[in-house]
Amino acid sequence: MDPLPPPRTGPPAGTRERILRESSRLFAEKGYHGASTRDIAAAVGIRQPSLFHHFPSKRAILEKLFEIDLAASLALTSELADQPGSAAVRLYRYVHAEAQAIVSSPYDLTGLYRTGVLSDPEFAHWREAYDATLSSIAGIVAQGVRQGEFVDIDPMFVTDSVDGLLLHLLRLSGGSPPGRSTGETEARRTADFVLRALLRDPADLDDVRAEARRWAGPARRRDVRGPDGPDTTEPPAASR
Amino acid sequence: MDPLPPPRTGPPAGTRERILRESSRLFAEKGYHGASTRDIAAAVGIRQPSLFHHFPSKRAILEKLFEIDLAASLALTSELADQPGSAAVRLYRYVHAEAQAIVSSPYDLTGLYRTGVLSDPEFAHWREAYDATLSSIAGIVAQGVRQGEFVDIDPMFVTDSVDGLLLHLLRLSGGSPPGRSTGETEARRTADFVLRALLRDPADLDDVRAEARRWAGPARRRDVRGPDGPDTTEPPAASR
DNA sequence: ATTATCTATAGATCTATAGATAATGC
DNA sequence: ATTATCTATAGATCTATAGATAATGC
Repeated sequence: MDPLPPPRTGPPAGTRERILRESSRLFAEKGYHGASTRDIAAAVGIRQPSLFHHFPSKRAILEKLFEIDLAASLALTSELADQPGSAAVRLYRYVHAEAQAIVSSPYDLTGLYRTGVLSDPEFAHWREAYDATLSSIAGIVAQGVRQGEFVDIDPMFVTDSVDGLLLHLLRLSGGSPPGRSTGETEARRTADFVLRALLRDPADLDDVRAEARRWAGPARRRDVRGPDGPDTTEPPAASR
Repeated sequence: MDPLPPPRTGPPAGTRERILRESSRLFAEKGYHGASTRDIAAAVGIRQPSLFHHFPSKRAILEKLFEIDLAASLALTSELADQPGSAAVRLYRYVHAEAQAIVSSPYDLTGLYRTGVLSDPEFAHWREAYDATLSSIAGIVAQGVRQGEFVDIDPMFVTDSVDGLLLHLLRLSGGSPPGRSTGETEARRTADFVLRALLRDPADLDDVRAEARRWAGPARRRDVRGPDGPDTTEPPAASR
């Protein structure tokens, strides 16, 4: 039998939030199928069936995590798509904002993309949302290539590479302890790395970074991932 | 009940090999735990218990796939570590050779790294082999930074980024249909992308690429992954 | 009265074993 | 005689439900 959890004393205090965090951690560590509801409950400190008071199914936990991650991404890319500015500046802002969001998230969302659940037909709407952000990036890169700001390079290749870099960053920094640094260093490194590989004249990088920062005030990715912010349960508009 | 598999007629013809390929595909698609032995058997066209005639356990299939993937990687990095040459040329060769091996592999090895099985204690020796190749890369980058060939950048950051790019390439090109192109384009694009981001003077890239090619003859990664090559079952020397 | 937890358990998997049967190689 | 498959099934899990019990808010 399982060891007894510590006896309940005070108020429950955010069990639902702890379920999300421990689930994200365990999905990342063992994969969605590899992490059982018993594992999750043990990590939270409750009995396995108690999970189902907070979520109707294991799948619903994953669904919620997707929503948290992708809703913010979608908002950011659609915002960038509408704005003017050189391709380099817009791409810098995108990569920087995504990287920043990743390293400052209290959840370890690696598992969402590592387990391949995205290819499951039941998650097709998240797959579409994900693809939409990718093609938005490809559009920005294509513009930069056309205008000669970037070297001659396949925009899809760049998009995939950026995706790979961000997913890897997610993997490395998964579930940053809340209250740590904002991850500004990592975000800047990642954006610098990408732009240096793309710019026809890498000496422009300093200017691009500076201009991206000027724009950054109004459009910085809204922090929907705060430790215990209001629980926006609605799915993102783009996917339904 | 399961639909009956097509009746056996001719000789068995490489069931073990087909198990490896279908397993790699399914591990990539659903994760290690998400792909059941029944799924694998169905994909191969045999009954579930027949798998155990070829492998003692499901885990042994994963083990073999790790071996196929990491043994070649290890051979390549240890070889590069011993050779002279500028950091840029050696890094170019490494990235190019790894990318080439990835896109031309008949297996889709994504699942090995996506499911997080590597963090399982039972796979610690593969984790070590993997980490060894990473620190070998970090050493090359550090040399390039010291000698002023690369921009001033954190070698671990670069190593992680290269790792992310290669894993993503694995993900995208997983299980290339045998007999397709050698993936020269993708390999070159990836190596170019990394070096352009690193070189203090990106105009050197053409020279670096050319010199990497001159060295490439003797040290090109040996193709242990041929469709039906001799079955080297021993684990790599470095891990035992 | 409502909310959050618990114990007990049903029903569906999933991995692996046992032993029978067919095909292949001498 | 050996190799590869099959059917049948044991035993371990895993998700989710039912219903009891405790804590909290009015």
